[in-house]
Amino acid sequence: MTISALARQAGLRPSAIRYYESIGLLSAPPRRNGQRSFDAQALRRLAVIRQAQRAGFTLDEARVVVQSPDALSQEWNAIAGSKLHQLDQQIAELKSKQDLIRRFQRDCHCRTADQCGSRLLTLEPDAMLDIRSHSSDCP
Amino acid sequence: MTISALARQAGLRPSAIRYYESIGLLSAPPRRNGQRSFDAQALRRLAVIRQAQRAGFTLDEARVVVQSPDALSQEWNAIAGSKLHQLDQQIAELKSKQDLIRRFQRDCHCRTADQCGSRLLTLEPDAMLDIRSHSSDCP
DNA sequence: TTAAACCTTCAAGCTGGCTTTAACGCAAGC
DNA sequence: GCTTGCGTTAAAGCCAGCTTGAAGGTTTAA
Repeated sequence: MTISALARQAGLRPSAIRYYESIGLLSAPPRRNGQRSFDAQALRRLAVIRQAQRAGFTLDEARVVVQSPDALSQEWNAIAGSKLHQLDQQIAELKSKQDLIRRFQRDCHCRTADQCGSRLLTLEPDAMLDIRSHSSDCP
Repeated sequence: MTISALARQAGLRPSAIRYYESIGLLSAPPRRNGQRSFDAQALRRLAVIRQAQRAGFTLDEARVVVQSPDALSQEWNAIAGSKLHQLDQQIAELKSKQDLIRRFQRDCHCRTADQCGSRLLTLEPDAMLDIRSHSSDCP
């Protein structure tokens, strides 16, 4: 299988596959006339890599996943657990951004950004995260 | 106020402030002996920029926010609404990643990544997103 | 007088996951 | 023999939001 055939089946571009090889995510395949010749196992590895990406793993983490001999291994469980935790944190961050916007929409009545900035500066650094103390001051 | 004094009060580095100026987020202040001389308004703008960043706006979007004459303006409301929506989408993405990991932990019993890849490949492209049809096949 | 401590500019570097470009080779078909 | 269409490499480019570095200027203090 040539690199473009593999890429087509995997839904990638050849350059992506060369990149995976360059970072050691895919082992270097044998060559025929200087060209890479892939087997079906490469396609399976790409499927696992794609699934890992969909689950939020970086390619660095995916390297551990594809090299992990056992989906039930402690190593895999550990990396999955920490990824779940990391995703939790990211979700919490995004939600707090939403909260901030909603509180602004609801409570801030500043007529200029400058006025808003001036209110923000009267707050403690920590309190700056809490727009409520700001908005109660707003005209 | 020199650039480092402003930076200290804003909790930034001087280089960040120069960068903001370079992208037109902060207007160029007057110079004294060739050095930037900031007033209190610059600090207020930085406070607004920081708040916008905390709310998930890019610096490009923050430019609109700080230049918006009115926190109640239609423009601000529109950008806030679309940002809320965008954050919703990002949260949904992260949750689906978590779901994928949890279903893997619960249901996948493959002994090698290769075996896992082979299962994944038996699925339709769309179905690859649904690990349940995969895991039911797992040994 | 000279060193410390600021300031300036422009350019390049960083992260991750690739893509694009340039310059080239090799094989098949006409 | 020439074009077409694949493959190869290394290096640079992309996104955002800065930081870092090089090379220099000015002011102040010992």
